[in-house]
Parts: sequence; structure tokens; C-alpha cells
Amino acid sequence: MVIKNDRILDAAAEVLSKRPDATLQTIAIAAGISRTTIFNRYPTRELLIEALAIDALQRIGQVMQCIPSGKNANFDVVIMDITRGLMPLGPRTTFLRIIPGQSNDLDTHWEDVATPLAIYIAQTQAQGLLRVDQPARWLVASYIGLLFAAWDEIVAGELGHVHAARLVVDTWLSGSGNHLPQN
Amino acid sequence: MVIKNDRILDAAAEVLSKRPDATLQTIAIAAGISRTTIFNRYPTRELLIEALAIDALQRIGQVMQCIPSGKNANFDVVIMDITRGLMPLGPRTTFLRIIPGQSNDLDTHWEDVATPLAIYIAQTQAQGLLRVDQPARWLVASYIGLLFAAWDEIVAGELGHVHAARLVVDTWLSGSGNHLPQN
DNA sequence: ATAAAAATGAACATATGTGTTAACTTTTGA
DNA sequence: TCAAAAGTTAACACATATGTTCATTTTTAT
Repeated sequence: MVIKNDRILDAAAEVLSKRPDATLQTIAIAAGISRTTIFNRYPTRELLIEALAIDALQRIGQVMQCIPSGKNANFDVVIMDITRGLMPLGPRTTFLRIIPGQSNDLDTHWEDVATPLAIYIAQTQAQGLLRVDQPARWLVASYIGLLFAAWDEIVAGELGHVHAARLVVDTWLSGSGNHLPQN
Repeated sequence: MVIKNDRILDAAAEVLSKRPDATLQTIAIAAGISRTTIFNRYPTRELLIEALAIDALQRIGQVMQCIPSGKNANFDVVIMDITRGLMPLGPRTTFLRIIPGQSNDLDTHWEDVATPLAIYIAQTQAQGLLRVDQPARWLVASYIGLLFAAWDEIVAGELGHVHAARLVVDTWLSGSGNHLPQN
């Protein structure tokens, strides 16, 4: 499925990431159009945000598609691919974390889109490739938490995508402790 | 320093965590008082939020005080103490992550309060007790990311404080990989 | 008991964002 | 070239949140 480009959504994602309470006027200016033009395509603010959310979740879903269904692939490689794929989506999805949810629909959709990853992680854990002394749900939550942290660091200009992806996967899989043999 | 109790701040923290755009009316009802009473103590919405932020940051600062200045303490124990101390502060600090920042003061203060932890982590890394192939800044960011994840899981009712603190420290130090010898 | 302090409810002004409408201009495509 | 589509400007109405004022009630402390 093709995700179409849309100056309005581009501008909305950018502006709302920084100010979830930004006015449509601000978004319009950022998009280089007039406010009424927004209303032509998105009759209400809520519909604009909904469209924006769908767009963001579609992008995430597209990345998730690189999750293999069989058990033949190397987990480390797959999780790295996913992470690399997700990394550029930070600016596009940040608003999902901070927009005041009028409906809980956004949460629901987010669960949906994260489900393939949750299943994959649980499967991998069942195979003994991930620690079994933690609930699968936490394995997922901690991964996402690190993902968010990396996105924030990228926005802060402290990390590039490639480096960030490596840090996320490294930390998630091996932690921050120094496990080298101590002399 | 003693952090005084305040029904208004209690209610504001709770309500604003779920809806950063909640009205003062909503907060007043949650506090069991009338809206005008809020204005007696906090003349503007902004001042209320500022007071709330100061309160939250003070609570975090108080937990940070258990960071030792010398190098004699066991790092694993200290980071566990900090994490356990921070865990109950989730509901009190969530709004800091999602409130639209009119001024960047909040960010600044957050940096201030996190600084002791950042210094401590950097020191520990320099001693070789934390991995040296990652920037100290990421060690801090990843810890905080996991902290946020745990807070969210607690709010979701999926974890208790004690368990959550263990998960954060375990994951941050050792990661999610299964490092047991594979048969 | 009583005076001071705090909280309440109601009314009000003000500002601002949303959404609508209509006349006008630009762009696009046949 | 010309007609349709899309975008623009300006003016509206409407709703709602903030902040103020004040008379009244309740609480607190002496």
C-alpha cells in the first residue's frame, strides 16, 4: 500500500510534535497554505489528527512487515532491521505520544500496529533467545521505551539515525553494564 | 527540605497526566473544591503548572540525594535505590512529559534535576563499570527511557512498583538477551 | 462566641480557536 | 483558450476557557 504525500500532514506532524496544542493557523502557515484550505480536506481538527495518526501508524506498519513469519531468520538481524526502519519515523510519530487523546482510538490502533512486534518478541522469548525471567510484555515495553529515548535524542540533535538504531538494539539486548572480563 | 501537601497539586497532577488540556474546572472538581479557590492560590493556569512542575522536580531531586558523592558505594545498589525511589513518582511527573511547554523552563529544570544522575553515571562509566562503547549521554537517556516505560506500565496496571524497579534495572544493566550458556 | 480567614457561587468581561460562508484569484488540464 | 478545480481572503457566528469581582457562607483560631 502506498502512503501518499500531503503537505498538510507533513506540516501538522512537525508542528504538533513540538506543540500538541498548536492552532490550525500555525499548521497552515507551516504548510505554506491558508487555514481554510485545511478545512477543505479535513473538515474538523479531529479529522486532521485522525488522518495524521492513520498515516503515522501506516508507516510503522510498513516497517513491521519485515518481520518474518517463519522461524528461520536471525533475530538480532531482524530487530536491527526493524529499528533502523523505525528510526526515521520519530518526527512523524512523536505527536502520538503527546496529543491529548479525545478518544482512546489512538491507543487502540497503536496496540494493533505494535502487535506483530509483540508476537515476534514473545515467540523469540519462547525459543529461549530472550531472557525468560521477564514478562514478554515488558520486553516489548522496554524496547519501545528505548525507541522513544532514541527518537528524543535524534530530535535533540544528539544522535544520527544509524548510530541511534545501534544504541537501541545494543542496549536492549545487552544492557549498559560492562560485561567484559574484569582484570 | 519538606515538600508540603496540597490537594490542588495532587488533583492537578492526576488530571493533567491523563489530559494535559484539562480545564481548571475539571481540576477543581477532582480536588473537591471550587474553581475560584484555585485562583486564590494560583492566580493563573501557568502559575499552577509551574508550581506543579517545581513540586515534581523537588520530589525527584529528593530521590537523587541518595546518590553518594564518594566512590565507595556499590553502583548496582545505588541505581536500584534510585529506581525504587523514583518509581512512585510516575503519576506525579507524567504531565512533565506531555504538557505543552509554553516556556522551555521546564526542560531546563529537568536537566538540572537529572544532572546528579548523569554525573554519577558518567563517573561509573569512567571506572569501567558501565560499557564504554556508548556515549554517557545515551546511558542516561536509555535509563530514563526505561523509567518512563515502567511508569507507563504501572499506570496501565500491568506492573507494581517493586517489580517495575527490578525490571528497569535488570534491563538497563543486562539487557533483554538471554546470556545464559546455550546448551 | 466571635472575629478573621478562607472557600463558595454567581455573574461578568475577555480572548481565542473552531468552523462556516461567500466572493475572488490562481492553477490545472483538456 | 477556456472551463473546472483548488486555493485564498475576509468576514462572520459560536463555543469555551481564562480570569475578575463581589456578596455570601463556611471554617478556623482566639
